[in-house]
Amino acid sequence: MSSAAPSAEPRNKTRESLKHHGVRLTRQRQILLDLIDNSGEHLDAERLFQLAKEKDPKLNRVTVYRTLKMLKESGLVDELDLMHQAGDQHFYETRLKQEHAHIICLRCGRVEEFFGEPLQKLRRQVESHFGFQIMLARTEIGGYCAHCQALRAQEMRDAAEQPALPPVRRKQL
Amino acid sequence: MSSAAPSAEPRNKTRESLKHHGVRLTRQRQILLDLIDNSGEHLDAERLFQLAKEKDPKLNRVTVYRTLKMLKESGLVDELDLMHQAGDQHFYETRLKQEHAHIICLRCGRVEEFFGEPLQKLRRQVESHFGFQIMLARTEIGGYCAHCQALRAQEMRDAAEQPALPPVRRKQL
DNA sequence: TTTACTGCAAAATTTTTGCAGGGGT
DNA sequence: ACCCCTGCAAAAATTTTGCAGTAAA
Repeated sequence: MSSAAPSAEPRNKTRESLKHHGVRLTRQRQILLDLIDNSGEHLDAERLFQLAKEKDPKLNRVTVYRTLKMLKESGLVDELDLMHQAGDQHFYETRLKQEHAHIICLRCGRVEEFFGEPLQKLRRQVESHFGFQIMLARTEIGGYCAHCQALRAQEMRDAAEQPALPPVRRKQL
Repeated sequence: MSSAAPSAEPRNKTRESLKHHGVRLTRQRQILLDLIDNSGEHLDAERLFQLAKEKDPKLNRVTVYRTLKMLKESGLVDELDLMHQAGDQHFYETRLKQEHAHIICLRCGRVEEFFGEPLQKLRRQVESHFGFQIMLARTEIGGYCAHCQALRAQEMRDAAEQPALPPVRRKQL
C-alpha cells in the first residue's frame, strides 16, 4: 500500500468507479475530472468550462454540462449552491473527501469546511428517526467570518453618519 | 395574549418586519406572503406565480421574482434547493419556523423536516470553532424513505431479471 | 466494429433589467 | 405628492436536446 501519492490516488479511484459503470474515459472527461479533483476551489460549470478550454480549446460547454450531470448521477461529485452567495450557479466537488459542511462568508465569499461530529450525529438521528436510507447530505451555513465581522461593524458606523444619501445611480456615474 | 389564532400571527409578524424596513405592503405582496406562509408546501417561483395568478390574473411573473428576492434579502424567507430532486428551481419557505433540516426522498420526492438538537450543536460548534457569526443555515439530506426502500429493492430485482432491455425511447412511445 | 460520446446549432428554462405608468403611505 | 412598486417587453444567464460525425474499448 502506497501512502505517498495522495493526489494520484483519488483520480484512479474515480476512474475505476467510472469503468465499473461502463463509462468511457474520454480526453474531455479526463480534463474535467482532473480540474474537479485538483483545483482546490469550488468550480461552477462556466468556470470549469473556461479552465477546460485552456487545456483543449475545442472542448464544448455542452460537454461540461453533460459530464457534470453524469458525475452527479454516478455519485462521484456533489453539487453545491454555497448559499447562492455568488449567484445562482451550482458548484461541484468530489465526493472522495469526508462529509463536511460549507461555511460561507456573506461579505467576502470565502468558503471554509467543517468536519465536526455533529454531522455524523445528525445522520444517525435522521436514519433512526425516519428509517431513512441516506445517500447524500449537504449543510451550508452563511454568515460573517471573524475578519468581516469587524469590517461590517465599521461599515455600519460609516453608513450611520451620512444617512440621507440619495440612492446612487451607479450605472450613470 | 391569544394562543388560538396560530395562522394569523406569523403574517402580522412578517408584515411588521416589512414596515420596519420601509417596504410597501402592496396587494401583490400580500398575496405572495399569504401563499408562502400558509401553503404548507415548498413552492418554487413558477408554482407561486401560478397560485398567485388564480387570486390576481394580472399579477406578473417578474413581480414574483422581485418579491422573492426582497424577502430573501430581508431575511424573511429561506431559499432551498431540495437536493435538486425536482430540477434546478429554488423553493421558498418562511423563516418563522424553528431551524430544521430537510429530508428528501430521491424516489417519491417527499420532503420531511427534522428539528433535532444536532442542528443547534452544529451551529454552536461552527460559531466557536471559526469565530463565525451565523446568519442562516441550511441542511438537506437526500436518500430513500422507509416506504421507497422496499419498492426500490423490488425494482432492482425486477431489473435484474430482464437485463438487456434496450434503452426505451420514451418520447416515441 | 460497435456504439457511447462529442460538437454544433437551436431551443428551453430560469432570472434580470429598462422604462413608463400606477398605487401606497 | 412623492417615489416605491408593478407590468410589459426584451435580454441575459443557465441548462437541455437533436443530430451527424468521432473516437474509446
